[in-house]
Amino acid sequence: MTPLRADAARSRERILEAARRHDPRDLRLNDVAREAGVGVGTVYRHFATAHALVEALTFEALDRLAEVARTAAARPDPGHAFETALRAVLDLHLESGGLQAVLLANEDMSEEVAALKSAILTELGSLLERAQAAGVVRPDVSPEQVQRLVCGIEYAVRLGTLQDRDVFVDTLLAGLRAH
Amino acid sequence: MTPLRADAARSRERILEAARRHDPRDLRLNDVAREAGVGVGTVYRHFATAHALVEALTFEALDRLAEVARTAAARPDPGHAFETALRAVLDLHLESGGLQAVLLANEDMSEEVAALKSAILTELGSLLERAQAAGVVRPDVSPEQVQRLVCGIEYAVRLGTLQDRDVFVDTLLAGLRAH
DNA sequence: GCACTATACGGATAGACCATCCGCTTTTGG
DNA sequence: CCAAAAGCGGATGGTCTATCCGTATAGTGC
Repeated sequence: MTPLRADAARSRERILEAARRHDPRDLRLNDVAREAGVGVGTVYRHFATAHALVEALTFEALDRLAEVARTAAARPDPGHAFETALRAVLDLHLESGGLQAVLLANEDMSEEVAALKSAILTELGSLLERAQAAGVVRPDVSPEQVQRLVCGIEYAVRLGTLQDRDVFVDTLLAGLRAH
Repeated sequence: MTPLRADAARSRERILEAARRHDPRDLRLNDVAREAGVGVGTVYRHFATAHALVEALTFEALDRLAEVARTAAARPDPGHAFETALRAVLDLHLESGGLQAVLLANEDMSEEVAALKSAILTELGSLLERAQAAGVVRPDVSPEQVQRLVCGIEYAVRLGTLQDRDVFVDTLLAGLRAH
């Protein structure tokens, strides 16, 4: 990929900056264009779909998610590692509204994001497996199911206030505990 | 309210029938009109907003929900009553895609629906309170929080397959259990 | 600095969808 | 059978999305 032309790089930054001021789950690319001070065409050239723009916005959070997974994998106690990771994952979901869409999408994603996603899922999967082998997490859930449950809890928190976060994540963790 | 004219009653039924073939969370009133064989204007006269139409579609489920709440309230064992009710509530949510929107809405609802909703919430609330008093459900959740958790689990199930339903509801119930 | 080409820009506009309004039709009741 | 009330339908204006292409600008070799 050839490096961006100077004006293109400027536009891209302006677009991202404007997009950050919006809810990633309800992006109006026309609005973003106006607020960024560029034409609509420019937005669509840089990001072919709204999803592509969300992906770019979410990249940092996705990166932190990978970091969380790696850090947790290094912890000795499987149960503690799983719990810490799950809490951190939910927090990231709540901070970055676009994370869920990006993680759940199955197409239209860049190579880069696809690689990150698969690395994250593998890491979190083995984290879960370890906790299950240690007998601290119920054995009848798959990594994908845990992922969907986290998305469900994120959804539930968003239905009310952020105050609910602690009770909800405690409830999920208690529900996932073996026995 | 004066009784409907014959053609109006016929149109209403055709509209409801056509609407039932659609996902309540994504209703195109124009499509409904075409499939019902009536003009768009007719749809909008019968149901001022998409939400009003969903409310009408959901009425039966809402009624069954009230029934569930009443039946559960009659059970002697508080823990069992709560668990049975919660399972039934989730099943109703999964069957009727519009239930969540209707239950969570705070405006634009008919007198009739508002009354049903408040009755349901009261009943389910006292069900929860009983279970908490008996020490079988964690005391730090409110009825509204439980409602949001159920919506979150419904959401999580919809993200995957209906197969997940049992594991997910078990997880939620385990999480809500005291200790 | 200049000319030339590849890139990028902007916004007019086509297409899809929503919801209203009003002239015409049907039903109802006398 | 007739008049008035009630209902019907779809043309229409408004909003939003996404594309296309004529114009403008950055980069490049001289």
